[in-house]
Amino acid sequence: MATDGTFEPELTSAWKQSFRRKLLAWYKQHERDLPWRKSRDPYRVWVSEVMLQQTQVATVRGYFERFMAALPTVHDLAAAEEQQVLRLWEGLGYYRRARGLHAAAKVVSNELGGEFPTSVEELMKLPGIGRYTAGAIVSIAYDKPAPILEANTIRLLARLVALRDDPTRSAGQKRLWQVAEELLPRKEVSRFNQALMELGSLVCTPRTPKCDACPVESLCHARQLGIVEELLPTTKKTTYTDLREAALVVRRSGKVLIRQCGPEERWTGLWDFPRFGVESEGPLFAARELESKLTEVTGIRASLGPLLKTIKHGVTRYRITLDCYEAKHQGGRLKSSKDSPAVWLAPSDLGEYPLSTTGRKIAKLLG
DNA sequence: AACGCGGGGTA
DNA sequence: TACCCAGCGTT
Repeated sequence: MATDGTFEPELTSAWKQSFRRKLLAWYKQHERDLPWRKSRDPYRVWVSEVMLQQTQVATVRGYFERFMAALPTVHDLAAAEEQQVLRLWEGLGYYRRARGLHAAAKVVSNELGGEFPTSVEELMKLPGIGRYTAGAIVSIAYDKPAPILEANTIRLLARLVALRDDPTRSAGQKRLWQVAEELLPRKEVSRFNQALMELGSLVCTPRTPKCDACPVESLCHARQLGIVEELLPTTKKTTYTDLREAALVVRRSGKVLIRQCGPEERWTGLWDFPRFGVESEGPLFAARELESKLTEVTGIRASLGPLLKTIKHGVTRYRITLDCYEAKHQGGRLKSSKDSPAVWLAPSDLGEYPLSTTGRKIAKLLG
């Protein structure tokens, strides 16, 4: 019986054994050559898992290789400037991950002598490591029998046991963690967990899963019941909020002004051109408003010039229309502090700073 | 037990 | 645009 009382067949020992055998045999033939699979160094596993949080494999690949080349050990990461870490993360999104990774590296390097915790419980005390990432690290790096549950395995396991509950809600999640635990082999846990994700990713896909090519088709309860397509999780539609903002390219003798985003704003820790919400209607009023806000935030007085470009940018539930203006420096003394740094920079030096997505787009416009 | 995160890529 | 992604931290 499932937790909600609906019928859900028990997983017999023979069924589980058969599943493990078939899955591992399939993985032997279909394992992708991914850069984080070159070794089981826990540092590499950890970095890759954090990068892969809510981020697709294809996106992470290049970032991972560049990151490992620049910071090959946890000590290198711990000793690095946050600016460098963010620069390596630029474009990957969810930048809190990069700051958490950096903070956790300092703990491991300085307080744990470079030795990663080997238990799920201890790993979860580090910032940015939740139940999935902790389970992934101990199973993949140490072959310890810890279950994992993420996008691929949620889908795979939900179909495998024909889960009645919504797999995104807590009752369904609880059941799936239990299944993930129950299926674990005693040996080869590292390969087993990676094989689960690989199968979910390559065969048990969200739409039109390739059941004909699935090594465990004969064991799949959803397949037997003919309800594979019906088990798709219900997607809740997001309601977007439109925002209007403006960014200023303030020029002073060949240099431009950028500032670092603070903890209360989007792209915390990254740098950006001075950027403000626009409340006024009409370009004339907006000009006065922006000049005034620029002085308020940076201490710099400037006169608004022509519109450089309008950038449409979506981020989480916001849809931003960003007007980018040229602005000519008039005077004032730059306010720059530890809390709120700002610098004048030659456009050619913008590559050395981690910029927000829109900041990078503007930087490219400047040539 | 949900839900926001001030992401980003893709069909 | 909608949908998806090797989730986490917070309320």
